[in-house]
Amino acid sequence: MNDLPHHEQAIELLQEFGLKEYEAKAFVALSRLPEGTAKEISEISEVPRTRVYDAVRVLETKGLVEIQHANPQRFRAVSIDEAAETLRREYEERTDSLRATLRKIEPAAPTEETEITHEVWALSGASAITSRTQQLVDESDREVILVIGDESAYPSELRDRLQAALDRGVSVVIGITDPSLQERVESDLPEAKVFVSALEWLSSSAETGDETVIGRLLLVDRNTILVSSFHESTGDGRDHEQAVFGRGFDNGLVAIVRRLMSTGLLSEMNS
Amino acid sequence: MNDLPHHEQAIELLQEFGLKEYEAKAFVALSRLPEGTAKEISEISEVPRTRVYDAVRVLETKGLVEIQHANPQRFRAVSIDEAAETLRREYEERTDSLRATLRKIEPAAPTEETEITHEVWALSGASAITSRTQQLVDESDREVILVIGDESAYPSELRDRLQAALDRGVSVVIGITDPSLQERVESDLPEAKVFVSALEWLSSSAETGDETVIGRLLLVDRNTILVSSFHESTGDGRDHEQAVFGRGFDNGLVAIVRRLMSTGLLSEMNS
DNA sequence: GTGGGGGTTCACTCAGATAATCACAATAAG
DNA sequence: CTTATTGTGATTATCTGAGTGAACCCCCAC
Repeated sequence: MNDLPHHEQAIELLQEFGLKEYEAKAFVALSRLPEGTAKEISEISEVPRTRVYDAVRVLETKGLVEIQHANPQRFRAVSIDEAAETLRREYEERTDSLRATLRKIEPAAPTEETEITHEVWALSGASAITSRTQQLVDESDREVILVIGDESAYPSELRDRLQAALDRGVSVVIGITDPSLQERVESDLPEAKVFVSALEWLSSSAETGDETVIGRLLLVDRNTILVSSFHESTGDGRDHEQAVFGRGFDNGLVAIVRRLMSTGLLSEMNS
Repeated sequence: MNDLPHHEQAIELLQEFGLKEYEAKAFVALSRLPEGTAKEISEISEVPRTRVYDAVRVLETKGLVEIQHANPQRFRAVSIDEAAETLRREYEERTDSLRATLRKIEPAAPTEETEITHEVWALSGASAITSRTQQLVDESDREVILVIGDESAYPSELRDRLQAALDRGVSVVIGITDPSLQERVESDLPEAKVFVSALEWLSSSAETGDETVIGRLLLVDRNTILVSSFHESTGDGRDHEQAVFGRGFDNGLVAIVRRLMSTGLLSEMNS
């Protein structure tokens, strides 16, 4: 994914956790030593010696290093697992706290009502799209049609949600482009209708020349649609998933996909 | 804990997740509306209208808002649970990634060996101290003596670690200053020796005048010691836990505490 | 077609945070 | 006592992000 030296990569990761450059560098340096003095840290980390002290002190308050008060002072990084666990806990608590706080503010002054007919929304990020997918499956009433174009679009949590839908009598139809996935899905959800192919118009993009590949396609109760795609062409090699989300039976997008799906599925099911 | 208006508090929390001020404000504003335009967001969030667009676009790439491409554009925040879940997942992945990356760099150039006799280390933060406590319990061979001075020092995970220690034949002695905790610990760990009081010299700090109160005290195999305390006096009302950690049978600190504990415990057990 | 107004994007300034360097005090060793 | 090393504090440079305004675009009215 990334071809930087490992310690450089670790520094970047640590900065994503809110550490400053010097703090991240100092921690990585300490992770490479059983223990070290300010001088040693400075030498292998490019952090000016006089700034090591501040950095390490901050790290200590965050629970990432220990300090031995001697002369010269000695510093030691906590174990990798301790560090990861400490950070994980920190952010776990923050999400809980955030969730609670957000709940308290929801009530807001409604400006005005607008009647909505063709709502089509864009959202992005695999994680957000996964959440939305699960939520839509959860609220399904009668029918779920799901096309999985990429393995990443079928996390294990989704299986349980689909099973729950089946259990309450929802019809579940699943289309898969990758045959290797078929077995897994069929054994996961024996009650669902699973089929492969007939979806070339989805995956084959060679002749059209566009680099967009469909990730998932979800149609719930013929009423609500979610389509996600990966845009390989857009520069950075990251796998950034984007999606559109539409609701309303008479929504243009929903109508198109409904038509597309039903014809595509019918021809497949008849064969 | 905090007496700010809830939305202010939410903004601060979001910034701790790496969001910029405008991004955090825009998200909170959107959380208060079913949906909104740039103008509406600007009005209730103090974000300059012309910058709402950047902010929201960033939020979209992070999976926190959806965009409706119309004129004017409409924005909508994902549900609270979706947002919290997205952020949680994000940082979960980062900790995993960090853990993996750190493992790859451990090997470093050893500068020189120093023989250590009296190592005493300082570390801080409840989370880090909890991690260390558990690790020490896990590595115990023969005996664990634990004094719990504050309820926060006895998280549920610790019970399992202590039970595991008991199961492998380690002698576990637990001292508690708060009687209300005694029952819980005794039912949690019937095989452990639990006692109260006889520890006034730990908790009562009235006459000494110092504001330090002991949080936990752990002695493992008469060899390794961890003492944590809360410093109420140090200005900010935060409950910042600090600890010292010593290892080595002939370590001065370890020796002192070993003596202190054995006399204290003996008198108690004889009574 | 032409003019006006709202919506959107872009470019720029300024301030605060943070990286980088230096000067000096404290301490230990010789 | 001298000197090298450790630790603290102050100072400067650099950069990011907040704040502001100008320009562009599109739709609609005239």
